[in-house]
Amino acid sequence: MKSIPEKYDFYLVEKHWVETWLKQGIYQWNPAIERAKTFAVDTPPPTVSGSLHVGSAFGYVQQDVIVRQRRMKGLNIFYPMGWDDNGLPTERRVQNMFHVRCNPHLAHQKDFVPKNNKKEPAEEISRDNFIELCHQVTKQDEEVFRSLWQHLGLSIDWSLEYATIDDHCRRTSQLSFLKLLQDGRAYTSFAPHLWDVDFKTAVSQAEVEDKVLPGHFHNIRFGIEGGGSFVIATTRPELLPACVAVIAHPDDQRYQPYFGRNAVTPLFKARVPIIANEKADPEKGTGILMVCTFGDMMDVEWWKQYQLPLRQVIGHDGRMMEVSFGSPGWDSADPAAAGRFYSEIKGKTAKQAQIKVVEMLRSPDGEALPGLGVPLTEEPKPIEHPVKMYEKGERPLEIIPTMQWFIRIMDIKEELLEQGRKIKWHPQHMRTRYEDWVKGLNQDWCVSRQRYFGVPIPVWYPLDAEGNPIYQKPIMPSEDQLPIDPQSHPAPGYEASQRDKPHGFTADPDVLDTWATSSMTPQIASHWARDPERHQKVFPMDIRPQGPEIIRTWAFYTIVKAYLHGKQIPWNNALINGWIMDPDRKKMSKSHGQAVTPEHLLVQFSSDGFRYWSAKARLGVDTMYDEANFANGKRLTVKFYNAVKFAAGHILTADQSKITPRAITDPLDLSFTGHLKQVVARSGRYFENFEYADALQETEGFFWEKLCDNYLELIKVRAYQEGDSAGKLSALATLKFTLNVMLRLFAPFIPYFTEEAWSWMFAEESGKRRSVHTSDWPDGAEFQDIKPSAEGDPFGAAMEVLSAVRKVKSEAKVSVKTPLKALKIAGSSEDLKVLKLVWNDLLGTVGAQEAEAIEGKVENGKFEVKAEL
RNA sequence: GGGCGGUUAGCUCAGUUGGUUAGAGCGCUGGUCUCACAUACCAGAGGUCACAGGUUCGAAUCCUGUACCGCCCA
Repeated sequence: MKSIPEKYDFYLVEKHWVETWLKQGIYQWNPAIERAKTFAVDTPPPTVSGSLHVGSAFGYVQQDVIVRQRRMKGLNIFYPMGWDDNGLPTERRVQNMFHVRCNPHLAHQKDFVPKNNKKEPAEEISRDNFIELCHQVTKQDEEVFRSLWQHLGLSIDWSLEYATIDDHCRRTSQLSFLKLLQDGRAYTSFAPHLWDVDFKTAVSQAEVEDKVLPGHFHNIRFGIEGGGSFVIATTRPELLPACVAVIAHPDDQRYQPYFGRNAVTPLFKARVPIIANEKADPEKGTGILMVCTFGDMMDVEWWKQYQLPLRQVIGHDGRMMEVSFGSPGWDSADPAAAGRFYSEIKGKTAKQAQIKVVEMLRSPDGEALPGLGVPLTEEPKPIEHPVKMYEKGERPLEIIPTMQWFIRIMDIKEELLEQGRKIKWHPQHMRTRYEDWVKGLNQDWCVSRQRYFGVPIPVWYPLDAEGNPIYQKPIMPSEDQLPIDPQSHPAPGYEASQRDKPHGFTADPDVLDTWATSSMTPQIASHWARDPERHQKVFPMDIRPQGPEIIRTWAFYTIVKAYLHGKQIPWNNALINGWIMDPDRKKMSKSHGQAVTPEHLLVQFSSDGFRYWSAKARLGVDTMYDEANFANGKRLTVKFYNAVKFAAGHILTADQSKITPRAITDPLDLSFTGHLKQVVARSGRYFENFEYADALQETEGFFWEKLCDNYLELIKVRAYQEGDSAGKLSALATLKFTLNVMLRLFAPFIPYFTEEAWSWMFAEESGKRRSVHTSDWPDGAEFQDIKPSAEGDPFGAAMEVLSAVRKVKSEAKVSVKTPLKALKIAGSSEDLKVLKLVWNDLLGTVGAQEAEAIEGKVENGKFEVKAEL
């Protein structure tokens, strides 16, 4: 038996066990064990883009608590950790850190070191050098995360670690893409699509956020061919050159006379049809609106429906493109004037162009038809309106026709809903979020991104005689070539020299959406792409813990992939954690800039303390960030330490063979262990439903109130006896048994303290399985050698009397140890009979030489206590 | 505008299928150095369960509506 230190130093203890657990490998998954006895976790791979905040650590602790309990239940735990380092966050971080920009046309430099001179413009570097820097940064970030996770005590099997950019993940992701391509699920389309002009990439529906921004309604007078005019209201006058039609509601009497005729736009004098369509809202603006290519998704719909011409004016960089009025598709009644006006805005950003267009509309020179006058009929009206933004972007999204890869999902919405119903969501109402998202889907999944750091789209295109790619005939690599970068390998059947030459080939320059890879996390971890047998051992996984904000992305896409690749669900349970709210009741997140990093909390309140706070929060329930609450966990471990110290002083000096569960014979002890048995039963039930917070509350309540404040006090009389009386042995046996159970009940929550205390008291006699974390989760069967309490609830009765006596002493303002001169306890004969079973313990504890039991009726509770001091 | 969740003590939260006097922790007040623990212990004060109706012998709990907060979507 180890000696127990005078003070509990959590810093040293936590440091010791982090190292020891890693050395002992107690968290290793055993691939030889069957699926039924395995518990697999689809761990969220954090984005390693710099600092992390309390919210992520909070969520990981909750998973770990569940995992640790399942491990103690004897399950073979599959608990991997991945790093999501694909995509934009990493690219941005590299750009800022090294002050560089990627220019894919530059050649790779060997042994490149960035100048990092912030006074000069950002240094342009090749794609390969840029990617190298990304790898460098993610490696460093992973280190920081790994050490924090370890300090938090996450019981991860680090041999299962992956990074979404590593070879295995790229291979898995590319294989998934190729299979979907072979199945006809993946397709290319040259079509108007949401585009971020700063990042110059397509984005998917899931990455779009509606943001309410200030804008203006501009009322602009259009002419009508053959005479007349009307006024449209628009928030985007800079799209006037892209106007291809005007539309009003068919019942709108104001415009009924004009349907079928042509309107003429101001400034550019384009003749556009006046169309009646029910989706135009007569209430909004002036009731008639202009259709542009493209202002919003409605424009796209009408553009397709009426087969309108394409007049693209906003380029990939968000600036007004070079266009030529009068050329085919660019109708104008006065091409020269149109060109003159357009030259004023060419090359400007949309915002700058808007200012200029409004200025031009203030002059009668711009009138659509002679005599109409100034086109801007009144001062622009300020409004607030929702604008589509890329979640990571700063400028509104544009809709620009580009060539993109899509995964067809619009045809399987029903099936996806059905899959969602097969999964158990915790809390249950989170399924509604998934269903609402699926029902609201209006586009296929755009999976191509015009970025550099990511999983390359693994295809090439043949080039025709003019050197134009034939997108309909993508060339695929063979499976054994994966992972592959088509930009550094020639297409199968071609020589490297034929790259980008007529009749040769060209590589797809894009990478996959980061979700296209992270939607495969269960298959990545299971080795779906290379080891079917192993895959079967862990898939579908048992739990997917994650945040609510990524139900529409990560959860959704993972369900999509699992369905498309095998008509399976990816996991049986989705565990959705709540938010951390800051003191202003706003959710805490990095993008809001008020996130707190967790490191200092671990130092100040201990890892166990942080875990305690995290585990107090139920799934799906938001939690206030309140440092006062971290202290509670720390207090729990200190209290526990003291209880163990007291118990150990008595237990470790005793003959262990005399304090087995069979030695528990005293009525108080039997009754008390009965209470403990209930805690074990309840806690186990809570855990079955992932209600770890309730299990903690149950265990903690018992520990503090019943064990420490009452039971320990009640047995002191017997525990301090000399010799080996049956009563003393029974008390010590109970103490030992109880602590053993309590340490295991608490082990998932406060793994450090419990492991340390276990090492003092139980590791040695536990033999091979020395760690509390590989010990058995407490079970009712352990109580089989302990007789149930003979009659009633003596322990509960003792607590009631004890409390009454304490009240008397407290009101008299005397010490609790003050002896009583007399004690009278009234109660029913039955209750008194129960109390008599623990009479001696009770009298000893309250400090009474003797007491009188009086049969009689009692108003409140079971007993009426009169104590004289 | 639609959906989901919430509103219980000064603060943070529990409250099982409707059932005695609605609970805990923190904070507050008063007390106790009691041989594990003053990072503790004992006692106490503190709530019209957001509001308005309804169902019921009985409602924090079920139903309807309203207000406010948060999140998601349009």
